[in-house]
Amino acid sequence: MRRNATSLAAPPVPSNGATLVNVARAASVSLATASRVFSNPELVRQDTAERVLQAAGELGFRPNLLGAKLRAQRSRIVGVMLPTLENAVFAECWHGIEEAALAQGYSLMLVTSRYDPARERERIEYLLRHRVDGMVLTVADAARSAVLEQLDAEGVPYVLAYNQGARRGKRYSVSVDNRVSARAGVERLIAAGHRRISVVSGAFVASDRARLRHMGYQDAMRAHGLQPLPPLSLPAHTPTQTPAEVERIRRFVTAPSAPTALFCTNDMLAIGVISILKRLGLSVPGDVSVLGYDGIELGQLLEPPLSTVAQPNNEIGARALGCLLARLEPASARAAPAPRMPRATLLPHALREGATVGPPA
Amino acid sequence: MRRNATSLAAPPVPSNGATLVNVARAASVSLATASRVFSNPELVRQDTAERVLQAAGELGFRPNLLGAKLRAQRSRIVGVMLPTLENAVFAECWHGIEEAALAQGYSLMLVTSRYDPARERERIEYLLRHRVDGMVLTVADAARSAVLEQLDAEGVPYVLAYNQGARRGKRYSVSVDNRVSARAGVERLIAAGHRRISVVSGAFVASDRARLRHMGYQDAMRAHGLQPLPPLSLPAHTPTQTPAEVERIRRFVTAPSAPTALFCTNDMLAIGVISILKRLGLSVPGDVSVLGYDGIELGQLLEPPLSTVAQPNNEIGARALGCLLARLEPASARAAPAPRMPRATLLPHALREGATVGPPA
DNA sequence: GTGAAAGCGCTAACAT
DNA sequence: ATGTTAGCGCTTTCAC
Repeated sequence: MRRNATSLAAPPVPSNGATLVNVARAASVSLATASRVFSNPELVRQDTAERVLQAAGELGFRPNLLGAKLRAQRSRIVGVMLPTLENAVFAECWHGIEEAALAQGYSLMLVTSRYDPARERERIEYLLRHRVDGMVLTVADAARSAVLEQLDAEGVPYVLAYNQGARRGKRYSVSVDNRVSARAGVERLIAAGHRRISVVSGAFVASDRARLRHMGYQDAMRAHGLQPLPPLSLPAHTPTQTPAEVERIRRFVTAPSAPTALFCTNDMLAIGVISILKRLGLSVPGDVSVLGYDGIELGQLLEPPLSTVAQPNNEIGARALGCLLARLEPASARAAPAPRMPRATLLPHALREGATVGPPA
Repeated sequence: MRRNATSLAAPPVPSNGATLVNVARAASVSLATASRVFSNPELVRQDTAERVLQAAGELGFRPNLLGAKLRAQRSRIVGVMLPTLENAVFAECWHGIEEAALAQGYSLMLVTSRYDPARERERIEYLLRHRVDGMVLTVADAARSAVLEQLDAEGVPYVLAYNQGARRGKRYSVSVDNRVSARAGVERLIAAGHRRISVVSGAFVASDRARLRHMGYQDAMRAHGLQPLPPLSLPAHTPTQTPAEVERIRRFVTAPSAPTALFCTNDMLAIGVISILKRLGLSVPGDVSVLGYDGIELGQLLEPPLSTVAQPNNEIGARALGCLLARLEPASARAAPAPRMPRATLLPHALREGATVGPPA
């Protein structure tokens, strides 16, 4: 309900009456024709269209998408659920999603889950009530996610972002190969001369990606005849710099045969760990090397720039949306029924050199 | 249009038919009564409500908000336009907005403008077509913003976040006092012994906040009998670490009577500048002190932790939403017509000590 | 406390 | 190429 302007002389005031019916009336055409001018312009003659457009302009007509979406029985809204935007990985991903949706004429509805299952349920329900046609989402652990099972049961189309499709290959997903890319990262560490390398992970049990990256680490170690070391598992995704946590890290890196390199399962973690190491009087990469994972832009702003396994975050978002739309609109110009569109899209990762990795002390 | 589950035994499958009419039918009440159970439960007798609720449960009813919003003539959707989420300030602000909206039963629609006027126009139009009841937004420069003028002319309720309400006090806004808080920050620098202090700003002309913060800097300098120095104005909001830019900064901080302290108009800028200084072989705060502005969480993760003028970002978002809702729902339990609700809400800032500020070299 | 009826603004058959 | 006619699913007077 728009209030009228306080009688300013702005001609096209889209106050109440500017509906399609009135536009049609003003242009002396039927409601249907007026509608077509906006949705299927090719079905209406040039000059008729112009009359309608002009009437629309004079009345300050602005289509009411609520009406359109309700009637059309498909909202062209995509729901997006991300853990948080305060980790730049997901902010970058949103960027890609928004761009792609804009280009395709889809609307978006964003919610954040904070990795909280109860909140996930609530936020998914919210999206569903808004009648989203499908969703793009990242969950903590796809294999044991209640919401994904619910969506599967209800037949809601969705595409996972970052979570690598598992579930007997029955789920659509867009990600990098977490295991292989992590292995590549750790091999970079090994190539630099490190033998004692440890994983640092936040909220280990909760994240399927963290686990896959850990497996990649083990692959690398074993392939090079090295002994995988027990990981340091921090409670949060971002280090809380409490004295207790700092102390844990101190012990971890100063023990008799402490690791000379740390592979952090995400960049925020790596950044926090590097700071703590510095506070402990250790130099990075002088005393300890640190490798991150994610490739957030911020990493390159730091000094030394963060060495990391970079994911194409924008593209993950854009591709996830694209993949979803392809599912929602099967009839897009191809005659072939697209027999087996690959369900898990794996995008290439990149090793970003940075300067937090050096030879062992 | 939800597809049916592939015949899994999930009882409440919200397939097509689960509409309010059918719920009403199943509970042997009228459509009106069924509706009231969900929107005005106090108008319906206890046992009737229970019958309806049970029927709803059995049918797997999920209200279609599109229908509700269309009919109600108020969408209870708030549009949010932020410059980008890749700067954590705005991600944190979104956090506050989402929390507040969830608590109040409002829906949200997010768009990012990337500080691009053309995109701003387009994204605002998108929000308007979705019939948002109002908006929370941050623009580059409120005083010369085309979209704000448009919104004013159309009478769309909105509340600015971060932008300090100007326009003869006619606009609602939630922010800190940019000028006063900047002055306080610079006075902290002066108290540390600095005399030659410069402002570093990104995209100066484009940001009203950057200008206000610069004025606060001038206030502080003059109040202490110091000569304001010409600012270093970088092209982007985030430093692009091109050789040319690095060189500019090098000259700036190594000139004959170069500043001993730098006041950056936002934290991302400060972080980037600190990195560049380090690369130039300068120590922070040993050789140069750096003070940021924004108070993003990330700043405290760094080593040394960023000294900064902190804004309550979550709260700015939450309060902006609250302020908007107060405008949208004037009849909230108070008899008084709220004669002059303050239009510009100023929240307190805080000086975060950090460790990037020290005595001059 | 409950019901009947009238749309919100739009799209999509189906006619012509 | 254009018009006619039904609704999409819901809220909301207005009666009873």
